[in-house]
Amino acid sequence: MISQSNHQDKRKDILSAALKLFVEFGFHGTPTSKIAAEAGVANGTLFHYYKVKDDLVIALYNDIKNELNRYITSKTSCGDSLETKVKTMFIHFIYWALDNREKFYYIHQFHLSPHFSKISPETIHEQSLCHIGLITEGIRAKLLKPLPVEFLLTIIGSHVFGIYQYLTKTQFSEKEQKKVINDSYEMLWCMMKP
Amino acid sequence: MISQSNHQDKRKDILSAALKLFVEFGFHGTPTSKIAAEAGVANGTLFHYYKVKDDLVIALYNDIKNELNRYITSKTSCGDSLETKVKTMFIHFIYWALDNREKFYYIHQFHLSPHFSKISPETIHEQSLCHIGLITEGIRAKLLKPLPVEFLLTIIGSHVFGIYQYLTKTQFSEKEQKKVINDSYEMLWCMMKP
DNA sequence: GTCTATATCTCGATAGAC
DNA sequence: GTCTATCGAGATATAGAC
Repeated sequence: MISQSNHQDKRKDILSAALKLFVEFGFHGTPTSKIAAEAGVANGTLFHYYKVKDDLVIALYNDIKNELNRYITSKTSCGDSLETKVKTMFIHFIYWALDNREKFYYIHQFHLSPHFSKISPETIHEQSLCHIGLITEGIRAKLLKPLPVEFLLTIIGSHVFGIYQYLTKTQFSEKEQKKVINDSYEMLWCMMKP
Repeated sequence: MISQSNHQDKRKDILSAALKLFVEFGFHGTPTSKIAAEAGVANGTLFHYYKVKDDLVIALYNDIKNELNRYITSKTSCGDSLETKVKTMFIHFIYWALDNREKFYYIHQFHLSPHFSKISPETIHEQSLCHIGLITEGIRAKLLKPLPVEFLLTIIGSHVFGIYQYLTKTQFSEKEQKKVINDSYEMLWCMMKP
């Protein structure tokens, strides 16, 4: 248990060091030596946990994706109406992105890199399950336009990223930020409703 | 004139080789030696045109951006109504993206990389001028929601990228593709109108 | 599991002939 | 302007002591 805990810590240290540096300098711009240094471990240790650099890049992605999904899922209560669920999910998605900028940025950085092709379609599908369920339900309840789930999923995803981009480009007061998020939600809703 | 033409050709060869390889293997994954080989020039020649690799990365971005803007601008005629202009611009934006997948992909790959920070805000603004004008006009004419131009610009941009992603993820017949684009336009419109 | 030391390799960039 | 040849830096990954 204790040795396992130590084990876990180094792993996590390497992951967060990698996240910080990848976001700032890109995959290429960050040598494993710098990651190890930032994590406070030796170079060789990094390769003990991740046989090759790409393994680290991919593990970091899966790690973040899972964290995001766990967070989003934890925020919707079964008792809520479908509309409430959708709104809750959307709002929390945005707030998660704002509270975890590096992680959210990394997800997209990863998507736009050759590494993404190494994630199997099954894994991608699995990682979208929590969204897919809600959208499917929404269509059935005639709350959303009767369009392919994949299509709505993609559109919502890019909408969220757009809002993230806008909100992080400029410094906003909390009140302004809230207004932007509300406006965005209204817009999303107008776009999606039948 | 003739020597200038040769000059231009090598430049272009290097740029298109770089585009092809950057999109497939990433900035880091493509050594200058491979770019030179793909372009059919010697390694040293590449460095004659671009002193350092980053110069090439940036030049390629600006080149593509300008081409896209020239294309978009060329498609709107002064006589058209504002609504027609907006629709024309949107549709052609999508079609340009589909006809120039590598270029469109590269734009976003570049945006999500540390290189983007090397583009000055003035240049960025300049490169958005053709869109900004239309959006400003649209707001004034009460065709679009009275929100910050920057905000609408960002949202539209990510909407377009979302559609691009969806359309390139799967193979569609021409008819299906047209339907997706039309649906997307309707959705954009619902989202933006006051 | 973790460290130090280092092998091996590749890449970006330069020098200099043509 | 274009090429060939090459240098030097810095990268990933490994070996082996602890």
